[in-house]
Amino acid sequence: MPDFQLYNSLTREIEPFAPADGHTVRFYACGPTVYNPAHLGNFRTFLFEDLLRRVLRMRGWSVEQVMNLTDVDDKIIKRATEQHKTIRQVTDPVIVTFHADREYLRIQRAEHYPRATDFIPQMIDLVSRLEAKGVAYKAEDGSVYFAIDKFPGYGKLSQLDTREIRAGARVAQDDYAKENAQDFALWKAAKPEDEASEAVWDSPWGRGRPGWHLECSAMAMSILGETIDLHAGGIDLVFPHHDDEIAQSEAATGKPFARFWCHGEFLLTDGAKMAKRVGNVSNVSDLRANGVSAAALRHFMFSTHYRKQLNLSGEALEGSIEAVRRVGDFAERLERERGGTSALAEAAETLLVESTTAFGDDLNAPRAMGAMFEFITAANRELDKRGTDAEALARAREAFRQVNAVFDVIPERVVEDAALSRWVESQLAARTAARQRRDFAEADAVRKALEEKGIAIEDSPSGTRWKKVR
RNA sequence: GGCGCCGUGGCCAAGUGGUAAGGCAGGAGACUGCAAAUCUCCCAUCGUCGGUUCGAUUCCGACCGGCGCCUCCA
Repeated sequence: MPDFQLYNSLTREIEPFAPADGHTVRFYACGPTVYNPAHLGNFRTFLFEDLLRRVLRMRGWSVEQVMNLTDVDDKIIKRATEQHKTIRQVTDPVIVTFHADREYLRIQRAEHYPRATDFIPQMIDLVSRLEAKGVAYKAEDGSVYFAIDKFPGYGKLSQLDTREIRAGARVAQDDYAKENAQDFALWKAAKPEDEASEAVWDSPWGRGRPGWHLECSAMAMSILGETIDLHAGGIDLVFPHHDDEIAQSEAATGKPFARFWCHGEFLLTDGAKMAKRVGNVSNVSDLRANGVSAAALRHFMFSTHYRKQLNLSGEALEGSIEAVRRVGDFAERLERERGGTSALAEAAETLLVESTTAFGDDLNAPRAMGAMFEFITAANRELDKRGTDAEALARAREAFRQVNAVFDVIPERVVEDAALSRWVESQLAARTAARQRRDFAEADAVRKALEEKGIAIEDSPSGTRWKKVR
């Protein structure tokens, strides 16, 4: 196996990666805050993590992945308060939607989807440990904060130590209770609206709720262990979220929290970060309504390296729709064929080498995608020669299967209902008869009628094939 | 103000110190009754200006343009 390298945000270098124990990658991915359906920007990150997961497995490692569901935070409480609901009543349906969208996009299921509210005891325990070590303190406002100046190296991930905070710039307003403006909340004292929406728990520091960063440390460590192999998320989480996770985890255990940190870049729309507050979000349901298949979206997302910003545009999406159509047609052809040539086997070997190398080079999906399309062209060319080498064909199928096991970009076949299928077959029989008596006007009329129903047909020496195109 | 990223053909995009993968779109041809699919061929000198070098898209500098983080955020 060639090297497998990943960019590590912690060192800002590309480094060889392997799980610490040699075979299971302990992988934590920051998941969604479930107060609203996740938008495509969120899903770009989840898709990047899906790609990473699949590549790790392709390398022969097993993966134990945790993706948290943040089901208690300011926005959730705000929504619950507005709707006179409990936070659970707000988050439950959103979680259902999240999984539906996730499955639609063919994002593999992680091993664990812990909800923050199910790990309150573990979080309280973590805060207690920090308090015992003298790095957490209870302030006058009743909340517990992490004292960043008690943790040497605070901000090492974002290189906070090398930068200055702009004087008078956007520093939170409610800081007066804290010893240091950048100290962050571990445990927030309860407010009336927290009680009303059932977002409070008893703790040694009084009733309250966990701070945002706390859940990830607590859940990652209790499920995966105190030092995990890989921690991933969107680039905006580097600071403060991930820096704070590092601080609270490492201050408690004295051990490195994560060996590798990987961050995916943003999805932009109209040249700006896709975000709810910018008002340029679109989600999976918008996509489905516009006829963009999961395969096409995956192709689109994987057409750019994960550490590069990607602009969502109709034109680019159109390109992906067409590209993926080609992949789908090829996949069907590969199943249909009976034999190949020695050059086909060589192309398969090239595909395997090229794609493995590309994936191993910091997840260079665009390059692997290029290799796949080069293979498709070469294979189509060889298949046109009507070879009889069954072994070569088997190798081509296997190589293609392996690469697609990572990309998963074959468009779903539109479900054909039996009645439609019978109707199409009868039309095609009539058309074939017309063609045989060289009544092409009739044959073309049939084709036109089928097209109006969204059925495209292709004549070939072995008969006429058809498919639903819309 | 601090930190960081990016700028390759109409659109998307990989890449290397020695004259630019791939996809979409477009053009020409083969195949086809016609289409479609498929195949073949064609289509860029890499933001600008300097510098280093035998040679730079690739290294350095400046500039221009775009984006992000520094506050909740994938």
